[in-house]
Amino acid sequence: MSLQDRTRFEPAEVEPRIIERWLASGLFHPDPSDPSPGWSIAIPPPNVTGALHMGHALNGAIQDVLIRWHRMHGDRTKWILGTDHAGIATQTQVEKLLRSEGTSREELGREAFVQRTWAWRAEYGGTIIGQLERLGASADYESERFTLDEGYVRAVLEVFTRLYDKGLIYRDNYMVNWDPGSRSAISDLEVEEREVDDHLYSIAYPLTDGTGEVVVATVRPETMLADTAVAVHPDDERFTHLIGKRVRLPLVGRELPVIADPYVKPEFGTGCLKITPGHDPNDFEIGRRHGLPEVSVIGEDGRMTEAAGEAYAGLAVLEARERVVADLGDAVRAVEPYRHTVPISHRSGERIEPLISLQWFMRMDELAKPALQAVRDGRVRIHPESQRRRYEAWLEEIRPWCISRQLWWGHQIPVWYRGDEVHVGTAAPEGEGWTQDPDVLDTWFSSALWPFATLGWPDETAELQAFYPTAVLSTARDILFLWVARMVMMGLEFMGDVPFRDVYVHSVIQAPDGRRMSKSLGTGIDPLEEIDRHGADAVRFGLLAMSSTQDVKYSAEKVAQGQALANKLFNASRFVLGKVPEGTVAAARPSAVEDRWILSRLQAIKADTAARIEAFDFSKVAFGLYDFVYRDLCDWYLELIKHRAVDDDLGATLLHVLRETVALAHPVIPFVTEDLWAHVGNGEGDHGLLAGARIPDVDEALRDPAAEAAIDAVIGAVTTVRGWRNDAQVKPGAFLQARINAAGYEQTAGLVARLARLELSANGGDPAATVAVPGGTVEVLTSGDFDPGEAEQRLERQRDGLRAEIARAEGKLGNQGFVAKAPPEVVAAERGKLERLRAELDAL
RNA sequence: GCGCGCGUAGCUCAGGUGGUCAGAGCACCGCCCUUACAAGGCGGUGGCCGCCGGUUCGAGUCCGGCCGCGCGCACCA
Repeated sequence: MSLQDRTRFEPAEVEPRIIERWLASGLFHPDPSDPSPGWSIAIPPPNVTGALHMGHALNGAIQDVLIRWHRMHGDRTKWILGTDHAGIATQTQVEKLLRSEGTSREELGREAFVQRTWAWRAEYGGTIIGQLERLGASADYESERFTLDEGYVRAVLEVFTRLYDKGLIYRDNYMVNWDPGSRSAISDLEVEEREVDDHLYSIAYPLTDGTGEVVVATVRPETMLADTAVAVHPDDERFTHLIGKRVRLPLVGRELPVIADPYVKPEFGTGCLKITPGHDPNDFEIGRRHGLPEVSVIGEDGRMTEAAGEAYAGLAVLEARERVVADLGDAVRAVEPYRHTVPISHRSGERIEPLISLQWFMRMDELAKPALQAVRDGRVRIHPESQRRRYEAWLEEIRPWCISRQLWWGHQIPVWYRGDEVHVGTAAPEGEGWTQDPDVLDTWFSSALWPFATLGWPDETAELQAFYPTAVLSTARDILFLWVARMVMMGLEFMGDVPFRDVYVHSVIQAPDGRRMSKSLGTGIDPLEEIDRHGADAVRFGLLAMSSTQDVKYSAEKVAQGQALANKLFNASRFVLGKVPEGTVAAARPSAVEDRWILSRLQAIKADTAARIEAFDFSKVAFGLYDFVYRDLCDWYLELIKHRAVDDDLGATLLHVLRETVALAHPVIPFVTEDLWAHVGNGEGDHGLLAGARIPDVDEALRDPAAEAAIDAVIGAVTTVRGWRNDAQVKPGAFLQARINAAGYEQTAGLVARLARLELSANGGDPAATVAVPGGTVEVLTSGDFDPGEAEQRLERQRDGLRAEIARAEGKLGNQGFVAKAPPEVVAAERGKLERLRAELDAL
């Protein structure tokens, strides 16, 4: 269908064709063997299990704007694409599937389970990539990576081995966050504190010497079975006499020492703290300080172990709690309601069970220092500022990272055991009888290598040379520590350079009512449905327009504005192409003041857009384009030239302005602009595609302040006269005789007349009405075509406004303090303003 | 508990270094199917700039204190 037959832009019809052309062009896939410098972004790899959500869509739009902008400025761009194996999430998903089939991972065995998971990934794992295509993301689909692909695994094993050799990775029995849901240890960053209503129990432990008892307070009575001491504050005079005595642990019978430790808060609870090194992180620390035994009574399945004693073994923790409280009888001295926070697994949603267990850890202090320095000295810039402070604060107090996970899906830890022998290496050791450590690495361990492992490291590839470091990392703030900080550490350690120059932390998109967007709350909005409804351009524009340094609510309005913009630009193009003769060559050849004006405005929007992209101010990028297209281009320029005969100069200029506008808007709304490029692009760009064409630089020679002033006056005058006509109830179509009695319209009187529907006259008679316009007045000469009463009322309102402003200015200048203390130029400006206002009032 | 941010028209938000800063978009109201677009055009209504004090000739704009909302960090049993 020809352009002139399409009265509106139909995204659903156009988008699939355009995606096809882009992908076929190879534009998104720079030659991997070319080592010349490039400009790259590594996508935060979405989970293979995932479907595109609003966060992905926003981040996709942001990254694509950056990538397209740079591609259209001649950079060799690569948007590194791939997915994350997402250990826990994927394993959980596949286990669920197995359960529905009546089997389990245990039944299948490790090898078969992992195979099954690969098969699952092959079937379902690619959906999100296809969804990114629909968004218009110009990523390198031809070299998609996966954190478990062959090359990536090599990188992970290499890093583990080197860090082990450096002494940064070690194995230890230590307290970890045990997630009973995924049956694995998880890191501190995967734990969320949630407030719950609980009970605080006071329990009496009798002194062994029969002189009394010690009452301790706890929210977890069942852990008393693993108590190995009671602690009081060393300076708490109520209890100093108890220090060194012993108590008998009820139900168990074990004797416990009463120790002194400053951790105990005398004012809290009873002032006496039961110490359970096996099941509480603080007690664990205290226990290690005092050399206390570590007793475990809760197992990895979340049930009481044999060590809890016959009466409790096998019970779930909550059952055990009830039983213990019942069995304690009178020893429970008080039960009060108590609200506090408990640790919840971010992965499974279950309550964390702190347990002592043998895990692999990574020392972070040595790697953290350079990562902190890189941000402090600006080699990595984090935007916005508030996020930089968060990053620094976290790195300053970094703790060891538990990197082993008791899962099957992931990078199995490259450590083998045979008796007391240990082998650490990228390959299994020679000889018989070795068994590999069953655990896998935390998913974030592999993600931390993303910016260089995806480019071929540890080999020295041309891609590494060309695209490392990447330019920008755009991401959500919840993975600033989990991922971003660790990439900086690993990049510095293994590449000797930061992994990216800028980190942009984007908004979180909330539901329209301000709640979190989530499936379980039913508050989620599916970006793909929005694309179906409004088009990818609209969704991209809307998300960019919403984005901010703060969290934002999803705004259907802004998506609608994006859709309107695409349609507006489409129709403006139809109009221009309908006027410009076949064969016209686009060029800036202004022949009238409005031509010089639009060319000058075009330079301004190009410069503004560049500055806003540099500053990651995507909202202003989007709205700046919107305003330019609507106001400058359509409302004014096209209206101003509508009745001009299209000579060669005007045709060339029109086409030039349209082409540059279409190109400039492409990074934000790539589909409609690519569609239009087929008609205005004149075959320019790789494969004739706008995605492969250039956005022309700002042409300073076309900046024209005089033309801008002249047309600003036209806009002011036309708007005012239209307002007057509206109030005076002039027939919309009527042309009124009038004369312009104002300076600055020498070249533009005709334009004002046409757009305000005036018939300029040299008639010297008295005006029937006067309208104040910039630089003077317009005097309407014909009476009878309007309501003089309404007209006079409007005039009076204008006079009132002027009088009020004059009064304000006079008041200010009459204020001795102002005249004496304000800077002279401010006072002078105020005087000038007053004179101007008085002149305007006189004219009316 | 500590830290950070926010509270400006009905809604979503702009408003470096204090002096046309009271704005935009959408919504709303009125008028127009003017041959690019009615998913359009033109015009208009609308705001103790959260509250209370302070600094200043002058404060959405700086300072202090409240109130409300959000986020981050945190080992109080």
